[in-house]
Amino acid sequence: MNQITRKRRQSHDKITLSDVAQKAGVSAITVSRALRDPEKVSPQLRDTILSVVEEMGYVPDLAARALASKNSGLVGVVAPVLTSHAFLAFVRGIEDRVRPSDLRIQYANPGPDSEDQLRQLRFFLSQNPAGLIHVGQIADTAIDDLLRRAPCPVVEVMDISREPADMAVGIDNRLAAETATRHLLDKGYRRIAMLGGVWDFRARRRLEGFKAVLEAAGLYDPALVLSVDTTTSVGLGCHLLDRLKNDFPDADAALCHNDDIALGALFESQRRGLAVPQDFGICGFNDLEYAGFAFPAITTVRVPRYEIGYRAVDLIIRATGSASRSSKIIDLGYQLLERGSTDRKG
Amino acid sequence: MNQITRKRRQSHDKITLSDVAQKAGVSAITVSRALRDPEKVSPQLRDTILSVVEEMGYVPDLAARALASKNSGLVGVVAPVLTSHAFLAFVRGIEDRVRPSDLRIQYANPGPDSEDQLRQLRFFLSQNPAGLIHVGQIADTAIDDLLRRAPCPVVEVMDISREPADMAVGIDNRLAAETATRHLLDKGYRRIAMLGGVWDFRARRRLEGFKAVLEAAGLYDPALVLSVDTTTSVGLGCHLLDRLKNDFPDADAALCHNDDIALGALFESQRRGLAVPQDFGICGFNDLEYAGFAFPAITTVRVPRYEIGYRAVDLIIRATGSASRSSKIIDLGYQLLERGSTDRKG
DNA sequence: CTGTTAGCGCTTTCAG
DNA sequence: CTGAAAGCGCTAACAG
Repeated sequence: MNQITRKRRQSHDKITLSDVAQKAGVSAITVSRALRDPEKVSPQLRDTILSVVEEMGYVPDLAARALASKNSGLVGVVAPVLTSHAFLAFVRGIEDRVRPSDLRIQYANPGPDSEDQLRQLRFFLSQNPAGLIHVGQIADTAIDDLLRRAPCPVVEVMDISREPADMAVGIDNRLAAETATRHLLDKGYRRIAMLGGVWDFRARRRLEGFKAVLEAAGLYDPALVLSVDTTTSVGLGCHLLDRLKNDFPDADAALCHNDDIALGALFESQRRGLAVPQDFGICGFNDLEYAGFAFPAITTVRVPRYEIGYRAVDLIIRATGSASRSSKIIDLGYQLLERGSTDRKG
Repeated sequence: MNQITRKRRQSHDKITLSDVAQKAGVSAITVSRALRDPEKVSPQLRDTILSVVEEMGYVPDLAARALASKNSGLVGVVAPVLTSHAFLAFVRGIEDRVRPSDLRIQYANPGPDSEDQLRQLRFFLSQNPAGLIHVGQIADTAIDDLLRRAPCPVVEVMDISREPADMAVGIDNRLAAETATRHLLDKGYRRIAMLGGVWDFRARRRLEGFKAVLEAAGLYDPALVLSVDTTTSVGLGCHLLDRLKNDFPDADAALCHNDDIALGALFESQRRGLAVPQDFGICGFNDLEYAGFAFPAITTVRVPRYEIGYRAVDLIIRATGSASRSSKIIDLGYQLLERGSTDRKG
């Protein structure tokens, strides 16, 4: 169709700053300034330059910029299972805080093994990042080392009980689990199970809280802690509830590692004709969007994920420049949302 | 604590290739080769070099590498609402195909407005990407232009009815909706509603299919097409079902834009004491993990999201090098999964 | 198999 | 407010 367009693209060597400069009759550095620091260029020149930029379709080369300025403006987010429902709000918080800044965010989604996490971290570190946000367990000392040596602010998010390499923002999962467990006790449940998936760091903290409260009440039974080493899912929730009720027909409630498990447990209860909350109480974790709309609505622990994302970026922005590490830990708190799935007379 | 460590980090100018080279007693380029093309360096030198690299904690600078080689190895994925449940499988497919290659993936998560999508696309283009994967409607001609001019392979994913800027892989959403609608008719439902959220491109295609089938059957009623211009969610599904049954008590089934809406519709039906599937049939879209575990299980259209991700990367890898654009369109097909939520005698 | 030379596209000095 | 020179860290292309 359009010969000219096609030809231009084929023969088209990349348009550079000096191409633009030449055409605009100025030097390269002036174009550079007009683009990044318009104030420092006289209005008329600026206009000329910007229109030439537009006309030629000039696209700055971030690699060259990063190399010359030693500043990539990139904030890397490493989140295993980034695509879990739980991360929607987290990502929104991040984006909202980044938008008005001149940083840019990029996500990496490593598998659950620490090898892959290391790879992804190295990729980011290879890009002179302005900051790093890490979600995850950090079981591996190699990861810990890498974060500790990172030449940029690092924020570990979600759980705050670990001593962070640099900064951390999140909640205390142990405390949250204690609160939830106490709630189940208050509602009169006595044979309370814990249903979970992979025992990562957060899960372990939650189990600790669960155990502490039940032990204090003389009601802890390790046999009621069920989990399978896979990603959590609604299907897993079904499966675990099934196993629980088959092996322990007297179990009367479950604290679930997250809302997916809780939803699965709810569905499976319905399938079994088990009345929730009368015969069986269910408490989740996270307050995913659907929890409040389920029938009955699912009691859960709200984790301020939006704010965690927002604050994480905020910390990075504030830490930029100051060479020293601050060891800041920010506890954003949690909130037990009592809803239908545990609503019976204590 | 450790004075040495602290001091080293403070005074530490970035370790470069030539630092390593010097310490290993070779030239920079040899180190470079030892790292990227170990075969081209004698085994003994290679070992020395690699151990020096390890010892000094050398981290290559991707910006410099990209600048010098004009090859960033970066594949950018632009996905509005990356963090929808629906993308989990898609991302897994991408990652699985990328892992054995020497490419690396990075995700950007623009807001729904095309302005933000443009920004994110430009960011990637500024990095000389090896490829671009774009999920989304491309309502905007500016986006279309950008993709068309992109100096790298571009794959548009999910829907294949648009003429792609370069390549596309996905399914035909119109056809899929037709199949689903026909299924509802087969099951004897007659007052069938369509429940949706934002009317993006995919949604419009689905509506077309829905409408075509019902019109052919003489059963199309535009009043039964309900939607609200927000992100879809379970809560929205509840809301829409509520509105539907209030305004049209005789409505007896709903084709939902996705499984979140369907799940909300299911919960709301339960709350209203409406028996699914006897009194009301529900069909979703996507086959999210929970759909098969709900009670009753939700009939839905399976979209091969894992494979879409996998193939998208595959197309980029294959297209790399060949300068010309191929206009490849790959239809991966869909599958109607008939389950409990529509399972009644026709 | 190893090294030399040059330069990627941009920005940082430092001058005017 | 504008420009000239130098170089960021790495790799292509050619030699040896």
